[in-house]
Amino acid sequence: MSRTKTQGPTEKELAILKVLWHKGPSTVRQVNDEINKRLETGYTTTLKLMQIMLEKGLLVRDDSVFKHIYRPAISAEKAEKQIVGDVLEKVFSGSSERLVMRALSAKQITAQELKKIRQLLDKMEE
Amino acid sequence: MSRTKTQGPTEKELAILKVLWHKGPSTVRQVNDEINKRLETGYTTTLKLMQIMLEKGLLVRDDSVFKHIYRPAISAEKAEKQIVGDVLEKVFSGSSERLVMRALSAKQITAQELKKIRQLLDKMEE
DNA sequence: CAAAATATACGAAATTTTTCGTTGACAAGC
DNA sequence: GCTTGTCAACGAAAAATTTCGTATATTTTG
Repeated sequence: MSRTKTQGPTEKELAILKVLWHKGPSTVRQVNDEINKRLETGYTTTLKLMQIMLEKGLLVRDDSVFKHIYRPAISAEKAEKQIVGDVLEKVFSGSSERLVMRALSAKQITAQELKKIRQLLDKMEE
Repeated sequence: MSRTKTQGPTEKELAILKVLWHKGPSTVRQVNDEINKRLETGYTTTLKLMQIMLEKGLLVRDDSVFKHIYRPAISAEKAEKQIVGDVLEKVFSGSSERLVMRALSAKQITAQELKKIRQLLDKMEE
């Protein structure tokens, strides 16, 4: 077993985007430090990834300062939707119902989360 | 943009598993024909993948006959749960609610699907 | 202003995943 | 039984992703 591809960002790219979405505009050092809380990654590795992401248009940066500041070029909403949409197609052949079913069984869900999901469904109804 | 990794089967591996789950035990030829309905893939490519999957324990086979018969070694339920669980962690930091939200917005959902999801939630309640 | 620390750029290597060419084995039809 | 076609095995190449070493530039410190 190993990987399931999507058309979205790669795993490492996603990790970088998540830091930027959560922490806001950051330097490579800040992103790398954050990532290293969970997984050891060399500074130049993160730097290279972010340079590649810049080329791909996943990030934008301010390089008018010595320590370049990077920002995401796509929203969390768009990226997440794309990733989920891809899994929906590739794994569940488009069946949202089956995807939701697996999502609910993949992890013990709290009563509060269940309530929020119901509220979401109510909104969808309109 | 390109990929989001999981610990589950790779994209091609998943495509093969889906054929076997859906069509039942099959030869490489049958799997390859099925896959080629959607994406051109050489016979030897599919063969190699299936041999690798055999080594990984994703498939089992009957090679007592000339045309080897392959079967999935893991259930759709287990694999799907693993893939979704991985996305849940890597993309949504464990928030089922946010995953479901994106799943519902990724594709126009039918009233019928919505109803079925509600029934699922009712079952979860217990 | 020199030394040390921290940055970026770049290319190459290491990994992982996917693809395919070739070879030899088996089988079916003639 | 020979020819022709299909098959599995295998290794290597291609493609995609991730990692890192080194060189060079800028800033900070003393």
